[in-house]
Amino acid sequence: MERTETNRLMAQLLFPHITKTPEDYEAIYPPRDLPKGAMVTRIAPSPTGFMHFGNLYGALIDERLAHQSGGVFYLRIENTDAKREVEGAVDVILTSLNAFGLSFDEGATAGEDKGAYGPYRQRDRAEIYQTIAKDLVERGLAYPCFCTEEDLQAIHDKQEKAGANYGYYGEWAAHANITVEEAKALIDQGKPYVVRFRSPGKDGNRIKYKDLAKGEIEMPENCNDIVLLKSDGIPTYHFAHVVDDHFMRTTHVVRGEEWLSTFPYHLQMFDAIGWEKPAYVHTAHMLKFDEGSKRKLSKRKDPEARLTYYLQQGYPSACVIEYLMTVLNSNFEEWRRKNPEADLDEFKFKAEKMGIAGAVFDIDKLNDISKNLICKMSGEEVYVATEAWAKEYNPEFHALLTRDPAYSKAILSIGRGGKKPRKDFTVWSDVPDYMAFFFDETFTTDYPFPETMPKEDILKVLQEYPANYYDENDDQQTWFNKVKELTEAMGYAVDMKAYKADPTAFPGSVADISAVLRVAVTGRTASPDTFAVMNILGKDKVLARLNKAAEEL
RNA sequence: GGCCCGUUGGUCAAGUGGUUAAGACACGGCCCUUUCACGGCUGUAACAGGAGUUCGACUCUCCUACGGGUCACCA
Repeated sequence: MERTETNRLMAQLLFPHITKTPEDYEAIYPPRDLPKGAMVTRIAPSPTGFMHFGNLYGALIDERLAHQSGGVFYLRIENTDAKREVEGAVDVILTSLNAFGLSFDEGATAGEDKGAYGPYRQRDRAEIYQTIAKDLVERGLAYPCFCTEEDLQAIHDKQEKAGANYGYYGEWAAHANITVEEAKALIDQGKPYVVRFRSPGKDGNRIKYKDLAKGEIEMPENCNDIVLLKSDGIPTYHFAHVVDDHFMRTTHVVRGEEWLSTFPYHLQMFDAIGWEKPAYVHTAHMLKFDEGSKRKLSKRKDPEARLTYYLQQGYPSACVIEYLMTVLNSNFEEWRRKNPEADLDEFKFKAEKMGIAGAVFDIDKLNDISKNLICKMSGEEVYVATEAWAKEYNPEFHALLTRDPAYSKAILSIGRGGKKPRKDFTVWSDVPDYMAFFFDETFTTDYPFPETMPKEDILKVLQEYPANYYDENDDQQTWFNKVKELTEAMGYAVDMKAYKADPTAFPGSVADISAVLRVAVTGRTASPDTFAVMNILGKDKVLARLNKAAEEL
């Protein structure tokens, strides 16, 4: 195909308002001046106001690739479909990714776009696409198509009957040979039209491409004259992708494997236009178990598909990233075990190492990572993170938590810092329950005392202990020694081994006596170390609670 | 239905022709222990099925089954 006079007339007819040429844009968006090996990546979400877990998954790959190579990671908004656009969606994208520690070097922001390769919203780039489309028409590589929805449906039906492949190609391409005069007549009648690509593909040809994640893939060459510009002059995804990633000088396109089937379009367009192709990374989907089989994580059915879910639950953002890294690069876990404190930047992420099959989302694993991450934090850090979470998602608890910060911090410091840190919570939303008995407002008095103990013994402990043993100044050892003294005085077993060897020899053991104290003070059978709890509650509260328990017995 | 991608224990996975087929999570047992949590030790458990290539196949080829994706003027 070449720039015949007819083609030129057609281009002029279709795009009378376009004055720039592709070369102009080549000059406006020159190749980036980056060190060798630097990757330019992007995420290009639709502004639907919803951020899927998969968005973060892809974004993390992009971000790692760009930032560990000294490249650029940018945000482009794919708003070519006006129907799906939601107000404020860009802000949602930015804040949710920020919450997980990902930030962009350039692209769309809540305000003005930032960067020299913009605009970064596709609707604002209409002229660029049209310039390229015009050039393609001039070169005979594109043409207008006036088919209506009904026309296309009719073609589809005929193809179905004839057993032919669906699509707009070859003999089925009704307007492939439309003349300038015909086109002009239809335009004058006010008929809407799209601009289609004239595919150079041949039936039966096969193409090969090496995808960075999937490896070698082979498929039939595209023969479809796909739509470049919709009737409103805005490009389809396919055309926008090719034009944008060329002019924005993207080096690596990371996207979900749902794009594999239209991949031949893209490759063909790059070749036909004469542009260098980026490298591609087609990622497998996150799956979910549903009634015995695996399926894609669904935003309608699965709460964990939403990015906001993790924020609401109160997962530390770093743990979600850690989890994703373990899914993305299987050698990450091993590396992490060897370098528990190292910054993520020190891990060498490789697109080639990514799993090719879809991974089932494993919430147990996420939880484990989260627990292990939280248990390394100090009481102070836990307090800060919990406070931030509660402020947003649990105002009632937030009020309690911040009423006396020193008190709350002391509670959250129990059992931390040692070699065997407690792992009481996996998410910040576990904290309110964990702390509940420290506040009178949320202290509950079901008192699950040991069932094997007679009431009078329980009462005796509740009265004897504060009267004759309790001293708020005791250290841990003295404290426990006194519990043992009381145990002995009541004829219960102090030596657990002896008790276990012959439980019938005693009415009970030191475990029972301890349990009574714990239940009275905390209202539950499971709690952190009772000594620590008493220390934090303070003498007055401890005495009051022992007293209250005795009264309610 | 056409086309494409995939299939190692319950889950995530290492593994690239010769391995006792790692490890992590989950689950079970034992130990530690004043509860809980932690920790230590330990156990159950896998190459979807069938042909072929080969001295030898989890690894290569083909077929089947199953799962996923896609067939728009949506992305």
